[in-house]
Amino acid sequence: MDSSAKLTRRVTLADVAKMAGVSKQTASRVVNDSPNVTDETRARVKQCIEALGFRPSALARQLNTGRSHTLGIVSNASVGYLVCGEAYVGMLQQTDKMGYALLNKLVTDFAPDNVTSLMDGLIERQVDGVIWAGPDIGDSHTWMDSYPMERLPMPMVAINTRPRPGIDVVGFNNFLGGQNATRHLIGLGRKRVAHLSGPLDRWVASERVLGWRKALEEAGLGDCQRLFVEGNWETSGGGEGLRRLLEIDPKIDAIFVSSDRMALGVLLEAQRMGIRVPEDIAVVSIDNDPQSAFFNPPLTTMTQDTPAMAEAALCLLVRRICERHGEPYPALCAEMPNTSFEHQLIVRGSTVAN
Amino acid sequence: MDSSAKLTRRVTLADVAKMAGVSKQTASRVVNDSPNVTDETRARVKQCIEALGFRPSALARQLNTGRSHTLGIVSNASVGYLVCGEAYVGMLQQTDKMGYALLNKLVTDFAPDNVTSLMDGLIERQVDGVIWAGPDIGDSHTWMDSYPMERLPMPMVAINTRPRPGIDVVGFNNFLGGQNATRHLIGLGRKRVAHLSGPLDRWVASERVLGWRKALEEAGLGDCQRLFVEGNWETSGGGEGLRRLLEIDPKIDAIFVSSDRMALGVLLEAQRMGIRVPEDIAVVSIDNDPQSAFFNPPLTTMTQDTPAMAEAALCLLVRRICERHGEPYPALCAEMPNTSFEHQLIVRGSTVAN
DNA sequence: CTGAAAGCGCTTACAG
DNA sequence: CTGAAAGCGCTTACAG
Repeated sequence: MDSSAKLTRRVTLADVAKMAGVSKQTASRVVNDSPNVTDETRARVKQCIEALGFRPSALARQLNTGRSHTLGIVSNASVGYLVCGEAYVGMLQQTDKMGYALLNKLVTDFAPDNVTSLMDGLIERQVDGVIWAGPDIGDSHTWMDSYPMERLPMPMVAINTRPRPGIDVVGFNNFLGGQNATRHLIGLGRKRVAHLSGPLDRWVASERVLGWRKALEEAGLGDCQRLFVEGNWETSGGGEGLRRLLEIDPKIDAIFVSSDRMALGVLLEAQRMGIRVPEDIAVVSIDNDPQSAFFNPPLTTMTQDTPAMAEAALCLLVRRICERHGEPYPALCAEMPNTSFEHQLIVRGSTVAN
Repeated sequence: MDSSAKLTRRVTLADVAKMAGVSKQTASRVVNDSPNVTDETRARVKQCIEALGFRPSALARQLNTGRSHTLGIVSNASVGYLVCGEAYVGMLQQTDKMGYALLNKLVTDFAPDNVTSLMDGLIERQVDGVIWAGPDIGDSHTWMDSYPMERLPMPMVAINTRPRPGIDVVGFNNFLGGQNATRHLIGLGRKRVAHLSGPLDRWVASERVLGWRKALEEAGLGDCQRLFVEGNWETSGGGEGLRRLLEIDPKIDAIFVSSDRMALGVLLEAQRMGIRVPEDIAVVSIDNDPQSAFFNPPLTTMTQDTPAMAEAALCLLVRRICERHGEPYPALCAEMPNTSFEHQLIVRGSTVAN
């Protein structure tokens, strides 16, 4: 073996310049497609770039320009959450189109010290902006109240969190989602409309509960509020949830379930107990998982266009970044995006027999 | 508004040094915890760091050291695939522990030009290593044969791909997975063991087919090979798959299905057709999705420890990186990881009535 | 249209 | 134990 075993030295702009017989300047101009270079010179330099296999160092450029063209995204570990779905994929694609890369960080512990060191990591790497997609659980977001946001050297957009002054938030209107799901049941003539919720310390879950209550009140069914059980998002919680709801009132005729997975548990338990869906009990849920159309019966559910929401968050973030740097908005972000998204009802066999 | 509207200038090491009355050198030593600094000096510098809110620029450091402590991960957009699950989360956590950040890139188009520009993007950002988690579909990996790997300035580890000389691969033994799933059915005394596969251009799917065939031959059931239908991974393909298999032979008594989602389709269609599972037809599948334990009947399936696999890939990559740079392995990667993982059978009601 | 200089924020040798 | 110099690979003014 010869000395090629040693790390090959990186090809630099200086190498290109030397080979082409021009200054680094001019070489740089060609790399960056700036004008003021003879066609002839440009061609020659381009050849050298090709021949040497030159690839500009993003690091060096970043150090000069102060822009890393990298975005940080902070999410949590719960599988099935944003980062694990099409929303994340959509965001990646969009990010790529706009010339940014995406740096992923996990947040599990929301203690201020921990969050601070997490943010420090992003600051050190000089990301141009941050998307905060940690779930709003209990006091998981109180750090935002004490964190010195004004000292944050880059803009931040939060996803699906309780609104907070001074922070950009993009997300779904879960209150309305819960309200509309419940209205659907009421519109079918159901009179005892129960709710199997997600964990109540989740902001998303608690908003849906409020929406359910609101819809009940609108319809003069306020006494249904006792028909409530807190679930765990999971299939395993569905069967138990159904049984507990029936203990509260055996004559329940409809349930709004806060996740498709729990709804699957409800459907299976109902089958076991000989309860007919939707004749005896109508079931509507939220998520529209791919499998849900194939449940028995197919599940009526509220779908959320998470990719659109993710794209909106990204767009807003890039706009904030441009504002900080006094740059014009890129074409893809020309318009201020929608920041509040609505769920769409998909009616299937679990509420309307066919 | 005063001039604070302007971007606050970054606090630099020079600021710290000046305030502490030392050289940048010494300040740097304190930041990097290197010895050869008086306790007194160290304390003073640390105070200044705190007071100024100094955070070292990872960029500048990277430019000097040639190490970005960033890893690239290339994956595809298919939801449900590696990047969308606990494997990715596990990898993120592990990555973080070892002091690396993870840069995520999407690959959709496997044309050589496209792959090259994708790799260029990673090279420009000077990632220390790459995990290639694009799916092995058709000729999606032939670029590896023509790409000048020796010129790649960083090591690469591929996940779940067909073995290729000169490339590190970590993944599951899908041949064995298919074989063991089928052996389970045969061990239950089934004689007409069919297979509903994934798309055949997927390496993973085709390996499972081979495993199924092998198990049939072992048991002298070679004539079952005609009991085969190609599926699409999805729930929608399950029902159709079952019907087509029954057209081939109405007396099928067992099916090895290549995904839990398709298996759900099979179960529902069987129910509709009045076929009892497992009495008439036993069903085993691969994936162990969280919902599958709650299907009716609960699904017998092969689980794969993707987090362990992902961690192994990461560990191997970091070792390769250290080798390139002549560094010792970090403690977390002291041992050469396993590179071939096996599925584990989880027996439930769809093969064994309880 | 082209180039020499200074600088981005840090680190790596090398002196003291 | 501490520091002055040179350099990582590029870019941004400023001259010509």
